[in-house]
Amino acid sequence: MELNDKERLILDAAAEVFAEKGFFKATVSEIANEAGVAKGTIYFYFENKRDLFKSLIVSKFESLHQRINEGEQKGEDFESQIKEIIFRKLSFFAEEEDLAKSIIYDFAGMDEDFKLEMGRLRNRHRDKISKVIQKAIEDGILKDISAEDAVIALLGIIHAFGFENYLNSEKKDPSVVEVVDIIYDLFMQGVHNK
Amino acid sequence: MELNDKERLILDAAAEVFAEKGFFKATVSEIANEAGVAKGTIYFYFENKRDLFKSLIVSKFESLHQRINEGEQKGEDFESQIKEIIFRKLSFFAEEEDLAKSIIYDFAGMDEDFKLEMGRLRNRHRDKISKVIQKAIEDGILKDISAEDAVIALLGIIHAFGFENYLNSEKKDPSVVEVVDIIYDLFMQGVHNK
Amino acid sequence: MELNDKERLILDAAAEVFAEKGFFKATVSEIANEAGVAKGTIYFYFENKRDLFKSLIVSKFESLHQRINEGEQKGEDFESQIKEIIFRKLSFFAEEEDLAKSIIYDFAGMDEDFKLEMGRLRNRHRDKISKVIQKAIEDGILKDISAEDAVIALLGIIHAFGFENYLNSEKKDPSVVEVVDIIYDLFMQGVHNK
Amino acid sequence: MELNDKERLILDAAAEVFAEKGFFKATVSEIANEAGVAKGTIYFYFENKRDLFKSLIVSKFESLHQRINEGEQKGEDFESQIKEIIFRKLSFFAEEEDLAKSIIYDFAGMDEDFKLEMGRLRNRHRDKISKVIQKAIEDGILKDISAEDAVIALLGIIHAFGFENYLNSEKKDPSVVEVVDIIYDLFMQGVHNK
DNA sequence: AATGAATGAGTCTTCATTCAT
DNA sequence: GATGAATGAAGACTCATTCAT
Repeated sequence: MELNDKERLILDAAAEVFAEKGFFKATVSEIANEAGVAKGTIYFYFENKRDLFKSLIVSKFESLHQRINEGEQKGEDFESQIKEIIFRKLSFFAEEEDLAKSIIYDFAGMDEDFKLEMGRLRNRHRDKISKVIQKAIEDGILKDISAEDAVIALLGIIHAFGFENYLNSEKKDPSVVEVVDIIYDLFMQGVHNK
Repeated sequence: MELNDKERLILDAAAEVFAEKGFFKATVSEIANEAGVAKGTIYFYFENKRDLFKSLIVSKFESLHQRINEGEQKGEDFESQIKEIIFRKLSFFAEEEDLAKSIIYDFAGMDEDFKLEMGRLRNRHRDKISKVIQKAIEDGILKDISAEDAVIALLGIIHAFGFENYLNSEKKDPSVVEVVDIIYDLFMQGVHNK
Repeated sequence: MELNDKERLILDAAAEVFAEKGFFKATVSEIANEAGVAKGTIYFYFENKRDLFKSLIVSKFESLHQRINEGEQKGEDFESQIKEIIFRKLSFFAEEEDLAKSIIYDFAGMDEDFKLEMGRLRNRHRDKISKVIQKAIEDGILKDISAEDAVIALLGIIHAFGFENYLNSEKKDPSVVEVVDIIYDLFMQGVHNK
Repeated sequence: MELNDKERLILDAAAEVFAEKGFFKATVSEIANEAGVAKGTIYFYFENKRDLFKSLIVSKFESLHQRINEGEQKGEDFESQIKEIIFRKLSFFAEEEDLAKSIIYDFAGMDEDFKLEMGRLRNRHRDKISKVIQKAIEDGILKDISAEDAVIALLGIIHAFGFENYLNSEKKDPSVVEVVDIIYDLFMQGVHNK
């Protein structure tokens, strides 16, 4: 999916506006304004507002995947691999804060097609992590549990920490790296005092 | 906050419609229809659409709190207390599936006031669980970690499992009780193979 | 199909605007203006612009039918019956000039549904006249020809004269009654010099 | 008015699209597509959409005139001359069905200039036939009636039969030649049973 | 001559909200 | 208290037309 300059320009503006206002409150006019193009230009590159939103999400997902892929190659052992994933997802959330929320949860009111498409992206994302977990289970590093469940839990924890900044933005101080360790420990060891 | 019959009637209709359509796609007309009252009547009991949505969420949060409070009294030890919380939250999600998502994440495009109010409700909810965790830490049941972080992780896991049904509704079979155990174990012991 | 006052008001305004501008050039705003109501009001009474146009046409057709029915009762013999029909159609054209054209030919660009509906109205109209002709054939007043063809010819002549005013409106002088006789004679006797 | 290849190409595409969609629903883009040229090219050869439509109609009228002229030379006596006219007009309708309607009646919403121009074309067409009729009157073949009126009637009948196919396309079976005879007889002898 | 990306005025349509009854 | 007709601001989307290349 090659994006030319104008498309990139519009998508960047869309990211900003959708992040600030959410899909329904965002207006195509405002996005056009932000991008410095005419309204009609947006409709030259995208079918409609919904298609623009979808394209945006797809592109963000792709950039997230790419980050994770890069991390995968870096880390050899399980710990560094998982920590890379956590780190890169958190960084992504940190950079895209509001948009990330839209990407993950802002589907209320969208049509079924859209939800299915999102489900697909989501699953692709999950499968990637699932494989890392599965291998660790086979290697005896992790307990013999459902890899699916482990992924759900891991992503749940990551998202929860990732979204923390959102609603009570007081304690943005802990560095991403610190949070990575916290998450990794919680995920691996749990909270029980053995 | 006393609710008379008409208010209850409207709120129930609103729950249904908002759950199905989300805040922005839902129309006041449809809610009025669903409730069997005239549009104007809604404006007699609620200031506007946003206020209706807020009232709905507040009322749902209250019902969730109540459930959790009831559970608290039942379980004496930490395990049963936490499991009660997990169970009741999952049940809540199961019953209110779509609405729950709106309640937790559908804030994109809402005004700042609304978000703050939601933040407050959320914190109240968190504090309740936080206390249980804090006590367990003091009692030496849990490691000496940040209770805040533990709560974030626990809620993250619960939400992640609670929302599972949403996007891929194939495996609705595992009973809530089973999932409660899975979550409890993941939260307590983590996934590491010791 | 009972029409309340507001509907009537809007339909009258629509008649004026559609007649002047045609379906595509007419704007809902202008119709609303003309009717002295807000744009939204139109959408309260009619589904959309197309529905408004259709309703208008149906109502005009009905008024035409009613005129013709009244005429039917007046004239007993064939000649007066046909002349009544011609007279009433011509009067209708005279009064509704531009609109009549829309009603009969302005279907380019309309959806198939619309065209079918119009075809139905048209046929109903034709059948009425067809019966008069058929009876006259059986009574030996008219030659033993296809009643269908006779109706096509008769309507063709009437419309041709009815629309005359449209493009070259110079000679509006001949009274409708005179034209009725001209049409009747052309239809009955043809132009051949026997 | 010489037409080069590109103009011809565009005009043919325009004929197709205008016939299918009508003036307002047809888009310049679609015509360009159909013609296999870029949108801009159309504006090199035609001033604007309206001018393109006008050019199309003029060209069609010219082709109709040419047909009729050819017929004129073939038929020597009145009967064959009129029948040729009827035949050629019907053939034209048969070939250009939808477009013919646009050509004759799709003027709603067009500007005054356009209507005048069309009126001129129409009159030129009429005058041609008018002369044939006028001569027949002088020769005593036809009654001593207004040639104008006779032309109106004749064209009305032809159009009515020509458009028949349009709305109820069931009985397309009668050959054009048969219909020519029917029309000629109706026009000449009328329907009265003498 | 030809292209097609870019424009932006113009329209339909929706829907939260009001208020006279 | 309840109604629902009426409002009008707001927004998505279309498409004829232009012009730099």
